[in-house]
Amino acid sequence: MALPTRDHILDAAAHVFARHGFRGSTTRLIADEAKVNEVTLFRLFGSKDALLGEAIRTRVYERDVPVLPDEPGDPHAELTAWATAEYNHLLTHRSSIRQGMSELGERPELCKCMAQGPRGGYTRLRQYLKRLVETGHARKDANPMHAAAMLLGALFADAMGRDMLPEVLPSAKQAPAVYVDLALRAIGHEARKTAARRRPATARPRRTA
Amino acid sequence: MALPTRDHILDAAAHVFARHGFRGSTTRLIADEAKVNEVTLFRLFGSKDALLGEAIRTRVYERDVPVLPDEPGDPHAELTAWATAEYNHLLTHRSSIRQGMSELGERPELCKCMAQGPRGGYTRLRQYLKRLVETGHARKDANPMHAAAMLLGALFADAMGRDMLPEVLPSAKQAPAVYVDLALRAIGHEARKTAARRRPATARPRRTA
DNA sequence: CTTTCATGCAAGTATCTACTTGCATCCCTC
DNA sequence: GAGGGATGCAAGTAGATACTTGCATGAAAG
Repeated sequence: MALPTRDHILDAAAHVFARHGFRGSTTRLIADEAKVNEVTLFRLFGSKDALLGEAIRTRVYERDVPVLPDEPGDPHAELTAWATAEYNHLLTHRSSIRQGMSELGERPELCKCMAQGPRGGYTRLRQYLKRLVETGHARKDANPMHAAAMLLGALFADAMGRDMLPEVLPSAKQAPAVYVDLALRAIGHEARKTAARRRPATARPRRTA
Repeated sequence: MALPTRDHILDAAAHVFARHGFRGSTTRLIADEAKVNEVTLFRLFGSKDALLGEAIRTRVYERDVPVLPDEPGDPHAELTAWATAEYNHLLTHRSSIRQGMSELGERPELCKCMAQGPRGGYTRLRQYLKRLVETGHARKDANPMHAAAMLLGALFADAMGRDMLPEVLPSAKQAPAVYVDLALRAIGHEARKTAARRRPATARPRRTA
């Protein structure tokens, strides 16, 4: 009602996509969700493909990415803050991400767009862990690439699987801290006794281009 | 040609489902893939839903599940063997699993069926890690539930993400051993120097009911 | 007041999809 | 060789879906 135009329709399209996927997102469903006439979709966006493409791009994949310091200060707090931000994004968009992953074979162009987010997150994480190793805060023979893959993988799998298997996972609030703690132990960073009690540093988001 | 009947068609249906999902698996596509007439599908299975349901159940979710010993002997070898079997299953069926996950909202009955596999794997893994802690092979304060979630999550995310982000992951051959090693370190199990050189124990599969 | 522009609405088209029906054919068994 | 059961094939039905067209309406700008 408030915005009977593009933005309003894009929100509705993204919402319908998250629930029904590409094929299941009929123009009728999207129009109903946006409370506009079906014809309006075609007048504004031209085709269903164009509409959903723009919706997914702008509502899911163009996001604020959490950053990690170039030089580790308080690894436990910094990593937990970063992981929490990544995890919340994954949780928020888990439906859209699941739908997007299932379209890998049929829409490779969206796939490339999708891969950007995790790849960037992985790169920042690996870089940070590498510095941890280099500065003697972790075992010399620890492999930052492997540890980064495991931590990010755990966050990802947790967010994707929570709808199906909530009882086998840590509580959603704990999860990022739990996995960060395990990952730091895995690379030989000594656990800080009181780290869990500290207020975690907030990860300052930065807008992607 | 060899088997122009049920099994043959079920294989084709599962294959088409893995690529196109439920909605995208048209009866025409399945019939073409199986090289039978479309009408035959309906005569043998009644409906598209029944056909795909049986195909997914019998080709993906009823599988041999790898087991772990009740009492840990060589944790590194036993866990690596188990993780390798789980991982290979995830890799083999990654397309079907991705499709299935995207249908969570629309087909909850398949969702319940899907959750059985991971839940069982998680239970066995947690039990094994719990014994590791109890028998003093890991830190007393290590949390087997959290470690199990992280290890299984890393295996899952790796198998699902490899198509999109191969360059940020360990090689497929290394992956299970890498994550097992990190998980064991995370719970304070001292790394065995020569563990990687040993031939891993084969996990004996057991047929599910 | 009039022009303009976005939108709603009713209707229609072409294609696809699940599913059915009737009939011919083939192979196996008796 | 006759009968039966499974299959192929051609055709058709009913509904959904993406997308179009023509016209009415309503609000804002000149």
